[in-house]
Amino acid sequence: MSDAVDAIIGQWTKERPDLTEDLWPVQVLGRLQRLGRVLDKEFRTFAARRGLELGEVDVLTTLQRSGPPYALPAGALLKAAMVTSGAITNRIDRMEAKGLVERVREEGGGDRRTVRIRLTEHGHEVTCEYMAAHLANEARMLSELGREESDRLAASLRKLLESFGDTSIG
Amino acid sequence: MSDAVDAIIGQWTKERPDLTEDLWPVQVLGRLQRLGRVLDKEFRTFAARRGLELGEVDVLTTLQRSGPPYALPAGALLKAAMVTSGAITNRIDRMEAKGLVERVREEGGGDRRTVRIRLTEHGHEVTCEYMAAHLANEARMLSELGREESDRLAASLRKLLESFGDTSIG
DNA sequence: TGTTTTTATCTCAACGTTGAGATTATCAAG
DNA sequence: CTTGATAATCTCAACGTTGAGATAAAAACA
Repeated sequence: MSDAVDAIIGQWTKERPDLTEDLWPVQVLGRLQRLGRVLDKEFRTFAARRGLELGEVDVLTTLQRSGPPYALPAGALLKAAMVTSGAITNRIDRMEAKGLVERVREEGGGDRRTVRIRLTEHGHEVTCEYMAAHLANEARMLSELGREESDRLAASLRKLLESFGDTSIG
Repeated sequence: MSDAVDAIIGQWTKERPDLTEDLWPVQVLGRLQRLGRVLDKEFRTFAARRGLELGEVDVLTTLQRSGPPYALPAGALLKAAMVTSGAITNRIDRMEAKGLVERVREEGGGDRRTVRIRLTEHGHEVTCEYMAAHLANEARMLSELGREESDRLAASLRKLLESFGDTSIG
């Protein structure tokens, strides 16, 4: 049983034996980095087959899971997506052109700086269909790992995320 | 104990109770996706502070760990980095301008299509310094997780990578 | 009230990657 | 020794993100 990261660590051990004792974090972080790439590619392809950008899916699902009225200020989307403001503006522009979301400015006495991004009827339907397919795909991806090991793995990953300060959405 | 992914799952459970049973993969894949982002940002910043692009570090370390003569064909770098050919060409261009690597064409009877990318003396030094600092940083990042749990975590991650077909470098 | 600071979003040029196509070289078959 | 297919690299336009700055509104303070 050996993956790409084992091979990488083996190469380092041979090339720099003096670092052998310091290589253990690579077992985790190297794999996380690599898994990040693999998942990103997988999800991107999955989304593209349905005519969506990965960043767009991000916005759609964030709005959907926020519950009625399926609208959030741009700033909230920005934080949830962990991207910069320019990226969110561009995404909204594209998605508005596709009819997936619409910009809604506060009427009356509200804060007129904030722009609420609201899921359209069409966007809502697209998101529902997408989520069903996406969850099925995710279950398939983890089929070899099994439910029990997935739970244990999730616990360690949470611990790691927490230690990185990723403690909540807000 | 609750992280951003717990919050996300909680939102979905409330908004779409019918999907509750199907949300378990998100515990793993959602966190992996998120960790990918976090690590990418962390490593990118770390590299930037030392005047390097993350993709450039990728090339440097791949060459270094390949051992003497610290030279690989462009295609090998391409696969190791999991990027397209255009990206590698650009990286090599930049790094050649910085004096980190040099393009070496096969002399004599070799395959004249292949271009070997070789670490320069300067590139070699930069890589050595970088690796030492990088490994120290990685150890720090995992300090809260501990060695033992890191090993268990690594085992599950390897299983996952293998099930995704990421079995070796070549 | 007027001034300053902070907050929310948008603008835009620079940057790196993608992905298709071009180029050049090797290999296999006739 | 051609012909055709495969392989390695480079070219280049399109794309999404970044990050600094602009704009405008709200809040804090004098």
